[in-house]
Amino acid sequence: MAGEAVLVVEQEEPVRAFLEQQLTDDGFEVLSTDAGGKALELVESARPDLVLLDAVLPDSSGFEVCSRLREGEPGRAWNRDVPVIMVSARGEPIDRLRGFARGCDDYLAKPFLYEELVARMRAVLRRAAGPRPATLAVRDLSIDLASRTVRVAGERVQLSAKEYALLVALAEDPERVFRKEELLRDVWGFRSLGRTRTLDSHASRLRRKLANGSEPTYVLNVWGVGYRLVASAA
Amino acid sequence: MAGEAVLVVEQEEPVRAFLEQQLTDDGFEVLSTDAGGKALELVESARPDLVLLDAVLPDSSGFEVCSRLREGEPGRAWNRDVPVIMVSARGEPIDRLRGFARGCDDYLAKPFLYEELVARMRAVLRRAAGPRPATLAVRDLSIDLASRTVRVAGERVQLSAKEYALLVALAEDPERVFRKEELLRDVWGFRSLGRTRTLDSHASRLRRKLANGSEPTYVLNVWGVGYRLVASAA
DNA sequence: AAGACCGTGTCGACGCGTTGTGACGGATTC
DNA sequence: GAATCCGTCACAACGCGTCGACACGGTCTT
Repeated sequence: MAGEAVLVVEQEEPVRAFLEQQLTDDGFEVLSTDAGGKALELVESARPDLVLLDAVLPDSSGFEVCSRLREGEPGRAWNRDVPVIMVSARGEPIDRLRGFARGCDDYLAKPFLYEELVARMRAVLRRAAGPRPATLAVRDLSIDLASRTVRVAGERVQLSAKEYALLVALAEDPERVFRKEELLRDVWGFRSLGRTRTLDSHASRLRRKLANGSEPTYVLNVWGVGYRLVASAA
Repeated sequence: MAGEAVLVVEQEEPVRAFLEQQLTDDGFEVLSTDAGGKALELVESARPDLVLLDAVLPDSSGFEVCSRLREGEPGRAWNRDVPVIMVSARGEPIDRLRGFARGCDDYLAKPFLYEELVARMRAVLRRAAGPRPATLAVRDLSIDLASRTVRVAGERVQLSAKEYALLVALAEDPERVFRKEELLRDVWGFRSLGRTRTLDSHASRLRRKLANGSEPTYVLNVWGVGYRLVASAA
């Protein structure tokens, strides 16, 4: 109840301590270790909701741990399903991670912004909460998650990365009103809403791109609160 | 809510006085003591909604008090469930493990920012209160909290941010009379009611928007006190 | 390697809904 | 009947969202 359980696998002690502290503050139950072998055991015994896995570990690489988790040893079904976020070695470009990492749910390059980490953790946890459908659909709008394709009335719409992320965030719960802080956090990884017009700008662009003829708009503002995606046909 | 009841257990008299004053201003019902033994009795007799527990006490440590609460003596079921926030000694680093092992719900290191304390108290109380229902309903009135949609007899009503906040505040406990100061504090964040007609104005607007035909009104004034939402069908 | 191109974040002008206030009259209490 | 308190209205100021313009930086082309 007191937040999701996170297993932090991280060799560098200061980083580990920092993460334990911060994540606990943010309401997570934190469990940690510095070695890959222990990590595998802990995943089985403690059943965390999420694993935060550093690429560099003393006994084996994080990539290997991830693979082992995904293989799933007999009688260890949990392993195969637990979401994993990998963290690259300091200074390593994120592309290398992409190449090596197989089966992890997200990656992050060190040094990372803590806020961004939390945002990604939340995103991954939300996704893992239920088997996510392959496509989201609202009225004439359909989003294919695998190919990141968006269509309005069958017509393909080209969206930028942020526009897409924003749309998916909204579409994951149509009609629900998302506060601006929420969206900023989920899509941009910001902690607080400064005097930024970024979100408004992207909302505006997204709205225009989705506008199809004289339909009522998809992206709707809720005055003084945030935005929502309109699902009602009328 | 008439404010939740908080038990402040704190040895240092100035700190205790300050907390009593501030928390009362912020709408909490405050009860306080300086010793661990009395604290245990008070939890049982007064049944506070939250315990604010200093680590340093004259007769026993706060950690011990927390443990005793969690053990739960026979016939003292309340103890086990009441949320506890521990406050560490001045300058002491927070010993999270020690505290969480004893079953406290959150932590704070002295010296702390008062605002942070309140934020954490609210967070813990919210958690303890359990998940909020997705919708509130009174007679023909229904409020969908996620989409911030308000309907009267199925008909959608457009409300502004403040009107909505006011309605939700009232609807969280229908029939209960909310004093004007309470509403101003909950909805506007003011601490005291000056000579403001703001609340009356909004109540009026809200009343009109909710008026549906010749039904008895939803928003009712209680002379000299405040407002309430009428739930009785007649 | 230089240039074109796209994505992104910021700024500012503009317009509109919202919000707080004071006035006035009616209601309520003592 | 006097003193409050309340309901409602109109209005002005403000806050907020919109959207075009622009600058910066990264990527792809040639």
